[in-house]
Amino acid sequence: MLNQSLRTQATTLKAPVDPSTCSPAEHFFSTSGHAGLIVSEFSYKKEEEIYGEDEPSEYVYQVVSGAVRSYKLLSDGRRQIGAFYLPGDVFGLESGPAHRLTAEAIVDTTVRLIKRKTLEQAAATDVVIARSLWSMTAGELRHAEDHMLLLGRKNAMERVANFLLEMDRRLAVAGMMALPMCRRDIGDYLGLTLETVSRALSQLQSQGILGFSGARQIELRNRARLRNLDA
Amino acid sequence: MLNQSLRTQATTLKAPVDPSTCSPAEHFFSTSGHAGLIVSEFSYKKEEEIYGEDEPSEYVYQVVSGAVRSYKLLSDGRRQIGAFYLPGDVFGLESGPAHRLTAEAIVDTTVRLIKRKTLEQAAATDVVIARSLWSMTAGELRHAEDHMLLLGRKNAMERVANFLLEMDRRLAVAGMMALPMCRRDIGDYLGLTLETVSRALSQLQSQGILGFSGARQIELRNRARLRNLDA
DNA sequence: CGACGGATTGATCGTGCTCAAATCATGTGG
DNA sequence: CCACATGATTTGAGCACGATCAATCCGTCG
Repeated sequence: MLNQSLRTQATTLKAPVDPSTCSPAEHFFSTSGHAGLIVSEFSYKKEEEIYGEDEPSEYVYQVVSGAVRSYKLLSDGRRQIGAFYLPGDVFGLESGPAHRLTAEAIVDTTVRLIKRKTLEQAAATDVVIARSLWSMTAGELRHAEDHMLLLGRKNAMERVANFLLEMDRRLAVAGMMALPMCRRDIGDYLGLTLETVSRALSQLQSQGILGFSGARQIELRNRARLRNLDA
Repeated sequence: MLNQSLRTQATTLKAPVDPSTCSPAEHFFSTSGHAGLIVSEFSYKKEEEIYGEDEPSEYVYQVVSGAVRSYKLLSDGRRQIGAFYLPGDVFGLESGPAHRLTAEAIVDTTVRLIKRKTLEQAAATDVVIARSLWSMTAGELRHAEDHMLLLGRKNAMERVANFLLEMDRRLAVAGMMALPMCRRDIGDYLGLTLETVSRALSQLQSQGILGFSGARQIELRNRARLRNLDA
């Protein structure tokens, strides 16, 4: 399955560099990364599964273009999205043997990937790599801790305001955001229904806090008021 | 402040052992742990703060006896407890410079502690220690991911059933659990009010699924039915 | 242009919250 | 040892927020 849409040759990256100048996410994937890590590129179509919950974790991924959702399901279909991954983000990194959430491409998506085993071996000799693995997992934990507070204690408007500010920070270009995900995805990320998300967005528009140009093209017009709404 | 109730002399642990026979939590604290890690013991009174959100993280802790809650607060006092730590559990481990939640003793509590700097230095030369730091953080992340699903998508009875099964697994002795935390703590962990928690427990009692001997002494009488209630 | 999926909006419902009171458990001082 | 105070827990009544069900509306792509 992996070979079906393999786009580029596997590449061995060799240029040495001072690791302190790289963010953790860049340590493994950037062309200025560590010695000898084999990186390939791969593409997934919209809605395609990248890996499933409880599947053995064979690769670590970095989004090149597109967007990914990572989620857990209950037996009756209720879904909780734990995180969205956008260009530059690393995902699928596990300390244990298996993935604990499912990852799917939200839109057509290209990723870079490294074999987990390669990374583990590198970490066994290079403490800088070992430290990076830890700090990336710690970064995911920090996000999860913030998100637990949101899911457990914030009301609908606070959740939506928080979401908009997060996406603004992560994917705003020229003051505009182009959301890759639908209202249902947003709801499943925020622990709300898609209707509640839609109503909150409409209300924010009517208050002049944001403007639409198409349902997924949003311009924040008043970040200060939005920050007030986010508890 | 730390010196006020220091109970035991600092101890240097030296006995070498095969690390694969230790759980990650034991690597640093057990007497059969790694060479040269300085461990001290310390006690906190009921309700005492162990560290605060955004404080520099100086120590890593292991509960010896008692119980700890770790939480985030919103400005208006809403609280989300991210985790309870019970005897044997390690907490306060950060990859970054500061704690991201507050930790408090729920009851009188004794902990062992290791200087974070010591651990970092050990990790810089010992890949087994480095790996343990990562896998403990990954363990917290796993718990947070499960808890996001609970907070975002489960109803009140499912949350309470999940809580009971978790506590049963972690602190049941002879089929009974002695909960160290009050109903408000349980509510703030589950994203519910204390009244909703109380009502759910009463309902489980009336169905014969559990029995009380005092509000915090609970015996699970039908774990299978409880598992069914937990989505 | 038509069809389809996504988004918005409306109306009603229900779960869990709020406010309130009663009950129980625990510890303290006389 | 008992009386009392205090905090924790339970239970009740009513309410509100977000969910559900349903009907358009809109944008995109064939």
